[in-house]
Amino acid sequence: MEKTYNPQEFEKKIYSKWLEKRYFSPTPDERESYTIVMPPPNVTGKAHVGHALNTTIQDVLIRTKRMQGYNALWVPGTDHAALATEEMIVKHLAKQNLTKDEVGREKFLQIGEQWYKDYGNTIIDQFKSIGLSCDWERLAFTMNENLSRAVRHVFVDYFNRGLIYKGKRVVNYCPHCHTSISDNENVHIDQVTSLWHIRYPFADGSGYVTVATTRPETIFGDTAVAVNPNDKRYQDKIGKDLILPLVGKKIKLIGDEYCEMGFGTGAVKITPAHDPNDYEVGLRHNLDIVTCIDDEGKLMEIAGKFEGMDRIKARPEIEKALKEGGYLVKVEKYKNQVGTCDRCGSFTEPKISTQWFVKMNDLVKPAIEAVKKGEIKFVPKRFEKTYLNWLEHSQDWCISRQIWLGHRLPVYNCQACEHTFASENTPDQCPRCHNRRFAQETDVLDTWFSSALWPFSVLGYPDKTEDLAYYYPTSTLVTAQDIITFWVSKMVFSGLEFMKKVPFKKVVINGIVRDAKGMKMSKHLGNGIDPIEMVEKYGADSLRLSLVSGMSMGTDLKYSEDKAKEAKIFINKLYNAGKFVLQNVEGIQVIPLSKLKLQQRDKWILSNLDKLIKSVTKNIDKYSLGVTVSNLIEFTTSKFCDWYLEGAKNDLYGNNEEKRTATQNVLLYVYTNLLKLFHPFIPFVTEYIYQNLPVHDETIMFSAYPKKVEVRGLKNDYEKVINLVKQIRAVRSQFQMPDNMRTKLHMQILSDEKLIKESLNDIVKLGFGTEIVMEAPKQECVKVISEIANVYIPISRDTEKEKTRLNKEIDSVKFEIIRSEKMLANAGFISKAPKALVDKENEKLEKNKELLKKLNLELKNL
RNA sequence: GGGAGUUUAGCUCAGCUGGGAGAGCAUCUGCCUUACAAGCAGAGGGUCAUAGGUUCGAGCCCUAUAACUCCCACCA
Repeated sequence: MEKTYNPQEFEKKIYSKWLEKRYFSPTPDERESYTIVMPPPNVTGKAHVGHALNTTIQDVLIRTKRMQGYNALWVPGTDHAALATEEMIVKHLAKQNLTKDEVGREKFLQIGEQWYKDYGNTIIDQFKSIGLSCDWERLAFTMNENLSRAVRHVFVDYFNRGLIYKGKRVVNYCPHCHTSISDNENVHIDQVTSLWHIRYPFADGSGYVTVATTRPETIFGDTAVAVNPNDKRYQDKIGKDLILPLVGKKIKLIGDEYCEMGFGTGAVKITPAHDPNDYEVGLRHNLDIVTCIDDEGKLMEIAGKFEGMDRIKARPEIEKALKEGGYLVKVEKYKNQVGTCDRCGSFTEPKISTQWFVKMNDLVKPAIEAVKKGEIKFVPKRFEKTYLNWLEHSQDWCISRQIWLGHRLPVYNCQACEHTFASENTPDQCPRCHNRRFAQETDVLDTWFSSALWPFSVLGYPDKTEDLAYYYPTSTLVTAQDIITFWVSKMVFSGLEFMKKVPFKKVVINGIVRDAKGMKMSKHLGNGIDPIEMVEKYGADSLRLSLVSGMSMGTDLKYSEDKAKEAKIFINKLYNAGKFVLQNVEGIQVIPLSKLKLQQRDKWILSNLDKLIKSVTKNIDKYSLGVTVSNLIEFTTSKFCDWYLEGAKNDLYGNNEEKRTATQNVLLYVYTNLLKLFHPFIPFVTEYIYQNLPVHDETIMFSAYPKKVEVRGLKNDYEKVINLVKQIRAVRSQFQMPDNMRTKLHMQILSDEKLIKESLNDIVKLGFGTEIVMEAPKQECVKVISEIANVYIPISRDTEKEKTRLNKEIDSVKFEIIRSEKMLANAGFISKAPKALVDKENEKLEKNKELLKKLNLELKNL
């Protein structure tokens, strides 16, 4: 082993070795399977800390299960993210003064394919540098031929069952990206805008109705004004004609419950083509649908002199015109939310258009049931609500996008008989009239349509592969909460629909990684931390450990570079402990623990290791990785390094052969198990050290995960020795004795004689002593009173200081006594609390009373 | 508008089906002790957001309040 911990020296080498040995690539066998499919990142993206956290969690789970003997498969993959990529390519083309249309669809798709090839490996390489043990041989990509076939297969199935239909709807449309987008991609942001109050005069000259609107530019598409039928102000006027300002045509005043009496003026203009609610109102009242904003977001011919202006920029002009015409009553400041495109940030436009939809009603029901019945469990449980709430209120899913990249709808229109049909493979004739001329739909599918199939498409669906039979359903899905609704839910109903089984049994939700101040990391703010930079500076293990420690599922975590630094400091300690172990087990004769003569110190560390193994196993099963890590770290530093290792030096350097052999074996045993428990979290350094151990398998990755310590009669008694030493140290410190000033320790044993006698060397070494003398001292001393012994430390006396110390101790003991007495005096406690607890309390009281006596006596003798 | 989360030491957070308030970092003191000065030993520091309630007993369970955060949503 190298003298200092230098992760850069070995991480890459170890990873290559793992790959070369194909450790990550299992094949179906007789063992039980444990499967995870990785939430696919955008293929052209770069890894951010969120990815690092999400994948590290998965890697911890996979590595643990692999060591526990499962056939553990983790399938990685990427998503084609059509909208984002298309946007990037369009920008790229623009630099060469080219537009999409100039390039043409076919050429554009070729560019896209090349783009995916050129930029598609960055994130994979980054993931590798984090040490992820996913099976790269099974790497999937949503645009791969087999996954695309799965998409077409599913589409055709839905289509033929009538679950996919074409319809008119008001959808969110991005005038910048030129496509409809789903509700999820339509991000509402707060804005301060104006509320325009506009008069619509009655055609018969009998006054006017004032409407309030945030969108005066849609006035050209108005085909009615609505009031609430119960509104006394307007009741008698419903049905009359109004003159539409700036346009001059007649529109009706209608009554509809949609209009709330309390809001604004109680009257609302109805623009069916540009507002989903208005569209519904329009349907109810058979209103005309007048489109006044085009796909570019520009006003159309009907807007007269405003034609060609951007809808938002036209507002002041329209306001001016309204004012001039005497229509404008007032303009108020107003706060509301407005939809923006998730990708480009432009304001989206509700737009009436023809789109393709999936009927959700029947699909959703089993997906709701699966969670309600507990076939799928969320961790933390509360996210079930998010899931259920969304599914229970879900509307039909708009799956068509008006872009070029992505899976083109496998729908064809026969040019002879106008029959519309879907086909998994390019058809050669119309199934109805056998004509050979038809046109394929030009729209492509929503990216989520392919991701919905992820858990089974990556395993070979629609073919009936061995992988699919063995590894599906997957075990655990680890993802973030923001995609529960549009990804998790869709995978569930797709899985149930096409595989007849839930796609995963557990959905584990990791939190969002924020910056040190708690702000979301974003490119825009420039507060992001590049995980790869952390890998380069501190090593992958440090990055991983820093992300997982203190983590609690579903809770956001604040992250800063300091955490990676801290993690490295800890790993350095583990590394150094490893060096110590190796130096001291050279030439070891390995003997099973049960055949060794164990000392109290050994029994103590082994019993603590046993506890650790149990708590780690339990907590990983509960996905409480943060707790697991703190347990592991706590054991390593404050149990193993601070006490066991320091005490063990006595026997390792001593000349008692039997004791040395036992200590060496325990040391190696505990440390080896510790490495194994740590391996899923910090795979590289553990593998590196493991390979240097005198006894080891080919790789730690497949070494047996610790189950328990196989020794009978393990005891914790050594804890009493530790407490005694702690007291000695505290007293020395209070009397300002520097650690390099060692003294004789005079001892008077009170109990546990065997334990103490066995531990004398440890007490001397750890208690800064030179030797222990079993007799009362003749010189001045300070007395340490512990449960098992009195220890006299030769320190020149300082009565005042000693008084202070004793009084402080007495105070705290008194406090405890009062507490116990109070509890025991409480009839309710005696009768209702568990008996063990009452007994324990009694015992404590007795012990403390005894101690108080001693302390008081001591004080008196000062 | 609906739903959810958070609130514990100066900072970041743990805290088990309710049974004596914890860790790391930071601060202060002492130590280069042969794995580690990226270290070791010791110390200080908390009305567990507020107010009620249940209980023999509440950081934990219930109710209300406040502050912050997130998700969902078609009030012009």
